[in-house]
Amino acid sequence: MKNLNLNSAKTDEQSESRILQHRRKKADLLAAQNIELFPNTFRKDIDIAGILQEAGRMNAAELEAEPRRNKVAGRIMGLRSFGKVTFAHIQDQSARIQIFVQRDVLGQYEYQAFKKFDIGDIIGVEGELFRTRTDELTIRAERIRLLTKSMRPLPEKYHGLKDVELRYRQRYVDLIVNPSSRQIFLTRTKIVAFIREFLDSKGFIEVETPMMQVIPGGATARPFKTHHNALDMQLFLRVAPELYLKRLLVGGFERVYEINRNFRNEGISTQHNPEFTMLEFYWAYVDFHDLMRFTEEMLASLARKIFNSTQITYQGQSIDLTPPWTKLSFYRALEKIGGLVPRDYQDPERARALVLKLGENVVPGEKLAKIQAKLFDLLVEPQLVQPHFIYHYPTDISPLSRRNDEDPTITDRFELFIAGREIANSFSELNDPVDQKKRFQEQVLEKEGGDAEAHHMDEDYIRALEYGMPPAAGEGIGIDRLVMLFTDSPSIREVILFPLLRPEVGTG
RNA sequence: GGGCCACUAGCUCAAUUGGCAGAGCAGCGGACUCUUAAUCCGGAGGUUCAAGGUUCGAUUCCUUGGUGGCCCA
Repeated sequence: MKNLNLNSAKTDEQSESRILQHRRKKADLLAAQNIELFPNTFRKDIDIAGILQEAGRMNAAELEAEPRRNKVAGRIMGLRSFGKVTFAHIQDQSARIQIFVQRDVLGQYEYQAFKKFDIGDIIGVEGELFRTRTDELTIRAERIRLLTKSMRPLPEKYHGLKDVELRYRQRYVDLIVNPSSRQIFLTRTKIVAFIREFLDSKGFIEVETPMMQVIPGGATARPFKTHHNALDMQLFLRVAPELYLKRLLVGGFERVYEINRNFRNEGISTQHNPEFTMLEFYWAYVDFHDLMRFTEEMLASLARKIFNSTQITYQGQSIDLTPPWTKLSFYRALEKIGGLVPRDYQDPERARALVLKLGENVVPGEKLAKIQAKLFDLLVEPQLVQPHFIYHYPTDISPLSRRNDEDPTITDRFELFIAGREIANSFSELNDPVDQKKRFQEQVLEKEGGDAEAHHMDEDYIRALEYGMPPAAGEGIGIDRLVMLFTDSPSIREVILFPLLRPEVGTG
């Protein structure tokens, strides 16, 4: 295994690194001088960003004329000692500021204690602002208090923590030392908050539906299995909330959404984490055309909120999110972007041969629509860098979508692609219980034929539809992929705080 | 599941053709009252991912395994 920092796992004191031993000794020494190592009685009166906002433009003379006394708290990120005087930077959630610590101001005893503090310790500082000779806004520390003793050294101050595995396993360290990582998760929070505000403002209500389901439905995917002891019952972690949200349409809620985790028992890649966050929303009395416009508005507004622009850059590619976006039917996209002629995808043998030629497998007995979807994934999807709505997917791969009124072999469904990736999946909802039952039965046949991803039969869902679900359209948007797009992140693990990893060897 | 790559001090990285395992930062001792990757002096720190093999000798070559990354399916 990699040389992870496993010393904490060893109870044997002698196996502890010298650095850790020394930190403990130092902590004991401070404690012996009646300095609390972990007090919780200090109260700050401002964030560091607040100080910068209030005094960031004041010059030395102004600060002197109008003294500003602050109490702040933060982690020591750097120390520069000159004997009787020390510069340090402390960092809180909002920002970083320099402090200037003088023995003559703090007093001999306090200063000696301060000199035992380490990079990584969390301290409280009280003092007035001034400008150093290099004009840096700085707190002249009059009182300093240890708030938390750090027992482990932080990574190198200049290069930070680069090892990808360590950054994911010890995200807490990554967040301390890598501002770019911190920024990604702050942006993620902003994005999710914006989406909630947006949907709330459009009259949607947020709901929570089961994560543990008896019948996993709503998406073609393999579920995780789990077990409830008291009920002695097999349960599945949900692969999608869809069928429950549509039950709520039956129940009379006309605009509902849920932002929450889905779980799919599939491979891990730069695009896939076994648990991921999905927005799903359902809207009665609109159709998939309405949702195209709605999606344009939502994501363009989001871009303006985050970037003040609808032009974004992802991995060196310029992407223009200014509506309206290109719209192409599924088959037209196979032709226009995939470079196929109708015969290539209409003739099953020809389509199958093409897929094989492109290096992808074909399962025996696979339906033509599935093969067409593979052709799409291989030939079209990677080229959809600018936002594209691809609509009218084959009915055979859209078991929950409403059939098109003119052509029952296709559905009123679209997917949104940006940067060569699927960002959203949306359709006018199938609310005919007879048709829905038929589609489930076809899925069950496929499942029996060995397709582990096919849907289960959900009798209660059929029953719900029999009560009557209003005509509606619904949509799912992968939040992680959206965050990747808006934070220019190449891997989904960069936008998930704690991505799934195998356990470390040597730790519980 | 397959291919390629990586794993060396707490962190970031070196180590010639197989020939004494090193540096910077952090940490430790000392000097230093405006630095900001502070500076200067001194010393300390290693299961080179693990196990096995080849060899007089392995961080280096081989095998197996582990973890991670990228690509493919």
